[in-house]
Amino acid sequence: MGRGKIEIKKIENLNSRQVTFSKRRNGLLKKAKELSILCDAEVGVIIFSSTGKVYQWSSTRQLNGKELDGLSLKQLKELENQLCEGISSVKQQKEQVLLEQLKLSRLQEQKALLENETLRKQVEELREKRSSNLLELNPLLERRLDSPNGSKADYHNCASDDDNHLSDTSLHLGLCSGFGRKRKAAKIEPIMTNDSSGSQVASE
Amino acid sequence: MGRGKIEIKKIENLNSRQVTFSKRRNGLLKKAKELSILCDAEVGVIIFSSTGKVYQWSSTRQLNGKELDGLSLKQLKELENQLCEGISSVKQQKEQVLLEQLKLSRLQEQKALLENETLRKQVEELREKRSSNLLELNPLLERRLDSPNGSKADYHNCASDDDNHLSDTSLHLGLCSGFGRKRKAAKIEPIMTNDSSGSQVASE
DNA sequence: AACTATTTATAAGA
DNA sequence: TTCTTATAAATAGTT
Repeated sequence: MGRGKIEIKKIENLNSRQVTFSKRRNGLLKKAKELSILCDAEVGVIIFSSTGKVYQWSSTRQLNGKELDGLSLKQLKELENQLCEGISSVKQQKEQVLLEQLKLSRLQEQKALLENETLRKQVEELREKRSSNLLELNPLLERRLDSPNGSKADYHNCASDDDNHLSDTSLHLGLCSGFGRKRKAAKIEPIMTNDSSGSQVASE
Repeated sequence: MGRGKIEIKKIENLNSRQVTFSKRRNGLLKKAKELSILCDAEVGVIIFSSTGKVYQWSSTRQLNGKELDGLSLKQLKELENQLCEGISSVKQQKEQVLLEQLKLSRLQEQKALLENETLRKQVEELREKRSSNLLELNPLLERRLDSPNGSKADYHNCASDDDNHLSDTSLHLGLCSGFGRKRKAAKIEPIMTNDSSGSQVASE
């Protein structure tokens, strides 16, 4: 649409190219505005000249936000990525801390349980010694010492009557279920820290 | 540029508006392409019709991703929000699980410690009873039973030399004394930090 | 969707 | 740059 028809390919002459850029840029923006008005559409146009200048227009306030001014798309993407990585690493660290604490706590629990067993064994041994010693010395005492419930009896007595305290079943079980019993103890291992969190963008 | 001049304002007739939208939309995109080629510029155009459809074109590969095709901005925003919420809730739940397990583990540690105290008391009582019983029956045994350290002696012997209690040593104690072997380690519910996060979008 | 009269955009020149 | 203007291109209204 001019004095002559032109082929659509890069204009080699710099001056011509700049002139044409200026004219057609304005033409494009004008058309964009008309389209948005006539047809009630939202339209956005962004143009980077070969010299690096940016021209943009959009029919919505959102895309015109000043926050975009002066920031290239690349800069914004980098910013976004940095923020995402930051969040992600903080979350990972939080999880790491929790896992460490859990591991430690389980280890201590394990130690306490082992100590428990040692002590129980001791109690048993002492009882056995006591009864055998006494029997050795005075066989007549047998009945008195060997109560039906054996060791449990004493234990319960020396403990409190209402042992509700640290809650429920598992405590009762531990106390009631004699020593040798195959109690289950804690397994420390299976803490696995897998984490594939973090999104990325655009999602991230 | 048509049979008559028109005023630039919203076309009220729906049909006319849609026809004009189609024609001018194509015209705008064509102009954008021509500008980018002729003038070696990067150009991006995005158009949302009033019915929500999106049409876009850009001279760079990045903005042309097919992922946008056919999705309105609203749909994309919703999608993004859903994904973000999903990730967030998964992460929260993961944290919740960890915290629960930590709480449980600490509780059990407490129980074990409490039980330890009870057992120690028992050991001591038994020892006292034993010595007093034996002394009653045979005062000559006194020296043998009353070691300088009292009841702790046995404990120490079966344990290690340095007594740092609940730390490594106590673990050794348990193991040295032999019963630990019978224990079938108890399993305190595995930690499952199952997380299928991985984000997806733009982030993040 | 095609047609076409008309308006608009713009290439080339100044 | 900006203005001018001949001409190409786009498109409004019609079919």
